[in-house]
Amino acid sequence: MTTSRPRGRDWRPGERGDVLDPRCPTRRLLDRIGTKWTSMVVKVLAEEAPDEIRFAELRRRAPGISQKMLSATLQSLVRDGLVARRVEPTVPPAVHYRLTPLGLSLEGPLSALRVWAETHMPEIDRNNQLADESPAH
Amino acid sequence: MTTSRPRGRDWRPGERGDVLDPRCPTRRLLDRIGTKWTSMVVKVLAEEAPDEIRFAELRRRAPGISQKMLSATLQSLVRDGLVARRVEPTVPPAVHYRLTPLGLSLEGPLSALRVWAETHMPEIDRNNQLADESPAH
DNA sequence: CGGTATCCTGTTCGATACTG
DNA sequence: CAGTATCGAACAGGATACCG
Repeated sequence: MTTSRPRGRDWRPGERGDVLDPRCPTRRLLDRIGTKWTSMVVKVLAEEAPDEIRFAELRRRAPGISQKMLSATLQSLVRDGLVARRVEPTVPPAVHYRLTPLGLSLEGPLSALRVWAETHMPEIDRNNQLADESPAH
Repeated sequence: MTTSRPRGRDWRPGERGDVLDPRCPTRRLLDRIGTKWTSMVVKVLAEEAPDEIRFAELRRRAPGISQKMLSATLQSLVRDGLVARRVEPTVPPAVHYRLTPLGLSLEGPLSALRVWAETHMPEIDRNNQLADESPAH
């Protein structure tokens, strides 16, 4: 994905790459959930729901994610209003995350996609292997 | 999305960026439908179904796509077995595309995602505007 | 008509180091 | 504990030109 949505605060609609914007909502949603860790983070959050979960625990549940990427992913989700962030002002601070109602509402379509993926990705993999074996000939 | 799946034929499982592979099927599916033009191409194909559609017509229906990207997107979909390609050996050649049954089966989950996006992206946009207005304070 | 090949820019993301 | 800052590598995808 190039020209994906800028996550920084210096974005204004009409600035760059959106000559053919407003892009369709689906495309823009995919820009969000299509980033490397977002779907996994949302899934962990959803499985934990309606309980809160802390940063470190979340990290443990998303094996392979770096601190930086978990932080960035969560900030993006919070900014979108899909995730709520609550800070307990202790020292050291304890930060809790959970899906908002909006975030939870995404779980339906998203889990449908998960089911499809689990069901059909093996077939897609087989198709790719076949394509490799007969190199267009 | 970085480290997205290599589309070329020189890929072997275990080669690069997949230290934490096998990645979950959902992530791998999103690598596919999350690329810039795939969801739009699939949508056009689905709306055209069960009829075939030609390259140029497809291009007209996906405003903004370049020849290169349409070609690449279709090749990827064909390789995955989501789209079938049929060449009429005339001169100049006429090439027709259509969703396979597998591709059609993806339409369910995908259109659920479209409905969610159309319903809720405005709210996400509002949330982002709010985040911009109160700069974390 | 339906593609390839090449060049180039922006973006994503991993690694690493530092902080309140 | 829960981040932020910085660097570098890899890649997606736009522009353009050419081809059977």
